[in-house]
Parts: sequence; C-alpha cells; structure tokens
Amino acid sequence: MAKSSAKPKLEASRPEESDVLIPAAFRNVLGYHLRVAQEASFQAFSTAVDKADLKPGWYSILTILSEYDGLTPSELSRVCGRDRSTLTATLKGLAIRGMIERQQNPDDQRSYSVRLTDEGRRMQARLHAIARKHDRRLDEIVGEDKAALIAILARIVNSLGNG
Amino acid sequence: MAKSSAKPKLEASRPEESDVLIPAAFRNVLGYHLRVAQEASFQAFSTAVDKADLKPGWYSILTILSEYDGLTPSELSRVCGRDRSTLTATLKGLAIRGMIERQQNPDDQRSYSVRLTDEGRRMQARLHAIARKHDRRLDEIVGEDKAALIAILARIVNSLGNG
DNA sequence: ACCAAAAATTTTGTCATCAAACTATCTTGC
DNA sequence: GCAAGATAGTTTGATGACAAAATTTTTGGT
Repeated sequence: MAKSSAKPKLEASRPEESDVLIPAAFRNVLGYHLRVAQEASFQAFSTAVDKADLKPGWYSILTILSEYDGLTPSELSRVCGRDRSTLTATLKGLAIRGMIERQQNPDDQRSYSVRLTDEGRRMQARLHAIARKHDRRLDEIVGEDKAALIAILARIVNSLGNG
Repeated sequence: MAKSSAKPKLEASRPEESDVLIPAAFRNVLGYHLRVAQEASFQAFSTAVDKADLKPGWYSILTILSEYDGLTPSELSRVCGRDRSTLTATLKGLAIRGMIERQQNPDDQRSYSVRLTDEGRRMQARLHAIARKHDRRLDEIVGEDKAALIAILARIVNSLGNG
C-alpha cells in the first residue's frame, strides 16, 4: 500500500481582506495566526454552549469519559492535556451536578476512578451535538484541506512537545 | 506573471505516532487539533519568555505600540484582539515598570494615548528576539506549507468572525 | 441650557490555565 | 519494619481572558 493515502493540497488563495488590522510584525508569524484562529474557534463554540447554559470545559472531559470510562483524574489529565490541578475544580462541578461519580480504588487509597452517570451521558450527548455543529462549520470553512491541516497541526504538537 | 504566487501544497504525510492518546471522538475534529497546537505553541513561547523573566502578554502590546505608537487602549484592544478590560491590568503593569507612558488626549478627557518609552522599546526588542526564535522553530516544523497554513487560519478567523 | 444617549475606560465577577506547595498514601531499599 | 522517595490528588497564587456593570465625559436634540 505504498502511497495509499491521497495527498491533499492546500490552495493558498489570495488572503481575503479582513476588517481587522493585522500589524505587519505579525502578518507572517505562524504563532499569531494559530492563536487568533484558535481563539475564534473556541469563542464560537463557547458562545453556542453558553446559550444552552453549559460549560465548554465539560465537553472534553465528559467525552473522554464516554469513551474511556473509569479513568483516574491523572489519566484524564494526560488524555485531555490539562494539568491535573486544572481538573480538580471541573470534576468537582461535574460531581456536584451529578454527571460523574467517584469510585475509590480499593488498591490505592489515594486514587479514585471517575465514571459517567446517566445524567452525565445525557449531558455529553447534548454537548456533542453542539460540538458537531461547530465542527461542521469549521469543516465547511476549511474544505478539502482538512486532513492536511490536521496533519500539520499534529506535527506542530509532536515537534514542540517531543523535540 | 499569471499564477505569480505559487500554490503551496500540503503534504499530508502519514500521521506521526505521538506518545499522547487522542480520543477517537476528537481525532477528526479541527477545533481540537487547533487548540492543542496553539497551546503547544504558546507554551513553548511562554517557557522561553519566562526564562528571561518577562511576561508573554507584554509582547503583543509592546510590538503593536512599536508599530503604531500613540494608540488609545480601545484601539489597542481592537488591534490585538483582546477585550478592552483585559488590557487595563497589562497596561497598568507596563506603566508601573516604565515601559509605556499615558498621555491625556486634550480633546477628550476620557481618553489617553499610550506611548512606548525607551525602556519599553528595549523590552520589545528583547521579546521580539525570543519570538523570532520561536517563529523560526515553527517555520521549520511547518516547512513549505506555511503560506497555505496562514491562509487557512485567516479564513477561519474571517469566516467565524463575520459569518 | 438641559437632559438623554453614546463612548472610553475601569471595576468587578467568573472562569480556565499552569506551577508550586501541601497532604496522604504507596513503594522500595536496606 | 522503617525511613526515603515517588505518586495521587488538592490547594493556593499568578496570569489572562471575557462579560456586565459602574464611572466619567462628550455629544446631540429640543
């Protein structure tokens, strides 16, 4: 299966004029564009989630749990890429609202595993619907370049993270 | 010179294996990859800046000012894409450290313009050196796809921002 | 001249993030 | 079996972000 995967091309169309002034010092800086695009994307998602009176931070955790139920906070932290201490408050919020349950690990008193409740599963589904809508919007904007874009972004993560 | 600008291709190489587990639900989600990549990039920059005992948040403001001296906080807010209220604390910090000066607008008592001091200019240069090093690292990772990548990211910003 | 509306900035409140310090528990070496 | 070190989770403190409300000043209409 040599070269099995197609090689998507990125058409570098003429940059659209935006209503926002970009300082010359940033115009050619990847980090800047990366940041601005991510913030725009997150903001759009966040707004949609807010309208449903939910918290955007819940989505990733509930979704990871719906896939890998029973992770410990530390494992969860590794999977979702947040510091352990960041999760403490979110997990507390989710527990208070009855979306997760903590179950003591009988072999290690320090540790517990986190499980979704039925309520948590329902909430995950609601958030997932919003997320999918947002994704489709992004997909439409990016178009055929999606796979290539994801590959580059993953390369950035791996290179900066491990190299 | 038809087709004067080359059309960079994105080689979608086989995704490198990373040491981090990516949940299946996120594997194909642009927003997720965008976020993770941006965080990796910012983290790398932040670490470098920290080593020099500086604040990453200063860089964008000082750089914008070095290009457009004398902006008001509101204008600055628009250019750097942050909420006006976010700038208050940073500007205060920069003023305390003598990197900027506030100059009352004689025609409008509510408003003032922000100017770099010599100290601020020196600080901007130091931060800029760090930023350039970081940029070069990103450029190396992204390679020939840079222009195409920036174009897509800008498209995301414009579409989500105005659409 | 006055009063209402708009505008520029700051203040306040909430949230997410990391790093460092802390507590409790487990594991290991001796 | 015990002390030293590692690990799990939480707490605390700093940063930086937004939104909403408050403040001050300007502008506009009558």
